[in-house]
Amino acid sequence: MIDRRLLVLRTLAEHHTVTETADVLNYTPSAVSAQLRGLAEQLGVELLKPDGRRVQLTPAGRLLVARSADLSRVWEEIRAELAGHADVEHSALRLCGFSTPMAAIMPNLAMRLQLRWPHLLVRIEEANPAACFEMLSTDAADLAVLVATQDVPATGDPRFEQRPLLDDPLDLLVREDHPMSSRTSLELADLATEAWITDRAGSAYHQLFLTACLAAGFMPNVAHHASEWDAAAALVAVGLGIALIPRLAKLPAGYPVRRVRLRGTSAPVRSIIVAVRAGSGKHPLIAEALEELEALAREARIMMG
Amino acid sequence: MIDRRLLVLRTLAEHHTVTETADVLNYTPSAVSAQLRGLAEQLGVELLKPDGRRVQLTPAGRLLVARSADLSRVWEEIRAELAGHADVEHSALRLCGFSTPMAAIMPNLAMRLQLRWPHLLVRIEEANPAACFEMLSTDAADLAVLVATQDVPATGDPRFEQRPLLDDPLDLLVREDHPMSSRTSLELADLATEAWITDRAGSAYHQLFLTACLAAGFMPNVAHHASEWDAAAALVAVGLGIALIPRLAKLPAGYPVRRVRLRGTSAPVRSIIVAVRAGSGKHPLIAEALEELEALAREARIMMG
DNA sequence: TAAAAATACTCCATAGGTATTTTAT
DNA sequence: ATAAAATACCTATGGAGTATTTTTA
Repeated sequence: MIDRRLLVLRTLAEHHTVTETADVLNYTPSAVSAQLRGLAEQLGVELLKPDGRRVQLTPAGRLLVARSADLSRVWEEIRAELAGHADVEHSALRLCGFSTPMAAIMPNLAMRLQLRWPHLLVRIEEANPAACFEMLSTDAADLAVLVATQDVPATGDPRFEQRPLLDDPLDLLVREDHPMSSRTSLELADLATEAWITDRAGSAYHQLFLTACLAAGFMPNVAHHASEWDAAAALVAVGLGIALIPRLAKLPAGYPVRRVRLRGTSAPVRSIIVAVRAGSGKHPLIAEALEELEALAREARIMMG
Repeated sequence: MIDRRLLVLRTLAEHHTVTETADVLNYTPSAVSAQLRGLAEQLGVELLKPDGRRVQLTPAGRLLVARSADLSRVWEEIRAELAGHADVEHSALRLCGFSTPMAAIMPNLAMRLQLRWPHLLVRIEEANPAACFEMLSTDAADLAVLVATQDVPATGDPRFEQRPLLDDPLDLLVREDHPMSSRTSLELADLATEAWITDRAGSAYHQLFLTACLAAGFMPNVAHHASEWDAAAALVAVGLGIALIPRLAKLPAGYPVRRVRLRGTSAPVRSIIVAVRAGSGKHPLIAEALEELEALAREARIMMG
């Protein structure tokens, strides 16, 4: 409803190059180039200027990017209000998510929504945090539930409404016969000399893990790398090391491992957040989904103790 | 920038029929029909329903019409801010107006704007009040100066920003040898038995004239009808009656007529207003034009005494 | 039967893609 | 030499028009 070229411009503002913008939007660079040229011409303003072999937004371009978020917000509000008159029952809701919440929360959410509106089409897609927000931006998804990482836009970003949903603490995962397995609670600092299993460097989880260890006063001895919780648990099970694992993450039964809660100031926690497009929060489907999420979060908090 | 179909819907809301909407927007009825069908389909909402051989907006349609004014306002604000970065000098400003202000104000305004920005393209178009607002709506004009009539949208209409610019009192026009010509000031009620010259019934001017006479306690005896001030003055000059004429209206020299001011509560006044699209008031060109208009109005008030 | 809206179709303008050129690293 | 952006040119989708049908006053 709002000129697609504004979305192109906003995407360029984020990705800085015409080529990458085209990639993200499934255009060719020439289409992006032409669109932006046309937009600038129509507005009678220079929107971007060459910068080496790249382009750069002019002040006018940045202004347009900033203000166009208001346009989108108003349009989302209108869409949400209109949805009150529409046949919500037979429309669709597109969810996306990342990491643990994907398995621990999304299926329950989808089930409850289907229970409430049997004919509603619920689509779920897994995508990394950056992709989730991209999908919200480009109207490819309506709601995202994910672990907060540094890829998440600032809380004040006018394009989205974000709110914390649930804190997911990391527990220690040790083999049953590990000396620490009998402890009901211990501090991270007690484990400074252990061999650790974690994700490979660069991942959000690794970042969190490392930060927590450093806060606890030690540089962890990382013995092995695994990106799936299942794989990590398997390594722990055979005694190759210990790991931190989110309380929400389910593990296959049968591994001779035990979860032990951490306490103390450096006990790491992953924040699970929910995000929607700014202005869309009043959409009846989205509002209902947000409420169900709150309910699920309450239940999860009780389950997790 | 904002989907043209929203403008189509808003126009339909005002004109009530697909055919007239098509007329106003220079479309064919089938195009309008197709656009609205596509819009409703895309939004998943019924926007209009058949009503006899007409159509009628649904509540959802009315909601969309109402809220889309916000979208337009935001976009106008953005355009205005962008214009601060643009080459104002070589852009264009489109003025429209109606009736006396057209001759008394617009030329001066255009001249001053040209003086300030020699390369600015100023276009002026005369149109009746309804057409003026139509032109603002469809972005065919940027600023309108006109006499307030019942065709002017309500002050609260979210699509426009209107403000009173100047009061233009109506003076009595009599032949030089008329008994009243020597009076420096008289009341309308003193003229209850005169033969009057006015515009034909239905015109805004006639309406104002009649209301004023009735407020003064008499039903005027209308002897002749003339729609141009010049023609009315000619009739007065030969003694066929007397007339009311706006103080701003210039008359050709040479007529043996005299203007006499009216006083008292029923002395009729035409309110001259200026209107722009909501949100566009901060556009540098438009802001400058508004300022110049205020200056012209001050000068006119001094001239008129 | 006349007038308004909707449909079926036809056509063209324009958005987007392909191939190429330009420019800077 | 390579990578990014812009340009020239071509293609195809969708928006608008014409002709026709449907519906109601």
